[in-house]
Amino acid sequence: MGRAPCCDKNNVKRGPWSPEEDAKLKAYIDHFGTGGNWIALPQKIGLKRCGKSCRLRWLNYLRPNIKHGGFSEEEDNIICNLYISIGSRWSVIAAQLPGRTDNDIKNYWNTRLKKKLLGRRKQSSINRISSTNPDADGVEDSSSSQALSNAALERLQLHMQLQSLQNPNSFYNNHVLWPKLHPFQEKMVLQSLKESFSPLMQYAFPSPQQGDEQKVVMYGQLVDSDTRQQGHPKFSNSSVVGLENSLNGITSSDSYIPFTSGDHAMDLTIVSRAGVVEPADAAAQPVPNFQSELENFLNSKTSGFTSQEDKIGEFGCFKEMNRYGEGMNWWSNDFEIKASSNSWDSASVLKSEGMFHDYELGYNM
DNA sequence: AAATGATACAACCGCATGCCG
DNA sequence: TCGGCATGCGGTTGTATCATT
Repeated sequence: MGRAPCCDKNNVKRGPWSPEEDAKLKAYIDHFGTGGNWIALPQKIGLKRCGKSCRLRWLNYLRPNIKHGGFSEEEDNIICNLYISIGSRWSVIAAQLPGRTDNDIKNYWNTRLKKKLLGRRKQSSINRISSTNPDADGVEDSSSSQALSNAALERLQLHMQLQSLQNPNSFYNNHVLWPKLHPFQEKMVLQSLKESFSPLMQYAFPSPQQGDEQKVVMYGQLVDSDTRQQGHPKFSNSSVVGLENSLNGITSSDSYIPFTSGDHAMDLTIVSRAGVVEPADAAAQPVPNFQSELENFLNSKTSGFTSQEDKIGEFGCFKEMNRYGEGMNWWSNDFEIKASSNSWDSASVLKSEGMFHDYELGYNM
């Protein structure tokens, strides 16, 4: 038993609206308003249209102060920023862009903005492959594809974790606010938030083979113990030295590492780690189809995150963020122990520079 | 000039949600 | 509290227009 139709489809006109229909609808609403009942409205004014169709036409086209086309660079930035932050919640995004409708933004994203970004990503991937393999014909091989996903998952997870740590009431900590997720997305997000050492990370890095030198890569945040509530760590070279010294006693089960920097007590909270594989587990393989699932997810969800270079290159619009005070610096990959600048928060909830510092720690066991 | 493909955008569909009796 | 209904929302489809061959 299906859902009852909202109107008699045989007796309503469908397809593009004529100027006469537009005029009728606009004149009525200008005069009387919608009356709070879209279903009854078309009958009142003699339109052979479904109430939903009238509502959509009014909201997306006839309503005053509607802007069509001609998205500015600043609007592009806002859309990109919000999309990556909250996903395809077009109505929320539209609320930030006066005069724009959710439908308009959705169409703009799907037809132009996404392609613009994806196009750059594809091209940069091709360039990278070509530069490393002169024989490559532009088709990504499995290793480069995996590398792409690895970086993507890493940044996605770190972004989520950082957001949740920055703001306990953030979107990522409030499941009620979550958009409808692809089961795979949901699985990934839930695991990321539930587990301090997300098992997903084991898929995000190449599995060491038996006999390989074991390397632990951990991702963490440094927080000043004394001001944990406010979280205003100050870092200097001595901080990093202190951290390095603290690493000498680290074990694979540590979840956070206390160390001192001058007269400051600091904690390194490990938010994830990867690459720890006991010899007996060396043959363990990622779950079947994980790679393709991730690829699909990333391709549909965002334009994908590749290397730092790509990030900057592909998201050209993001480079402009700084002009609007929306810094977007991603985690650097090219260090063993290195402090990077703060993350970005698309909602501009937290902009305090240096509030959190992320560390990637790589060391041999 | 015609055929074909690509693109942009308006409109539709159906599920989720909130309101109200 | 529950069920019915209207509305909101996001994904998808249809179609007009433009570009390319």
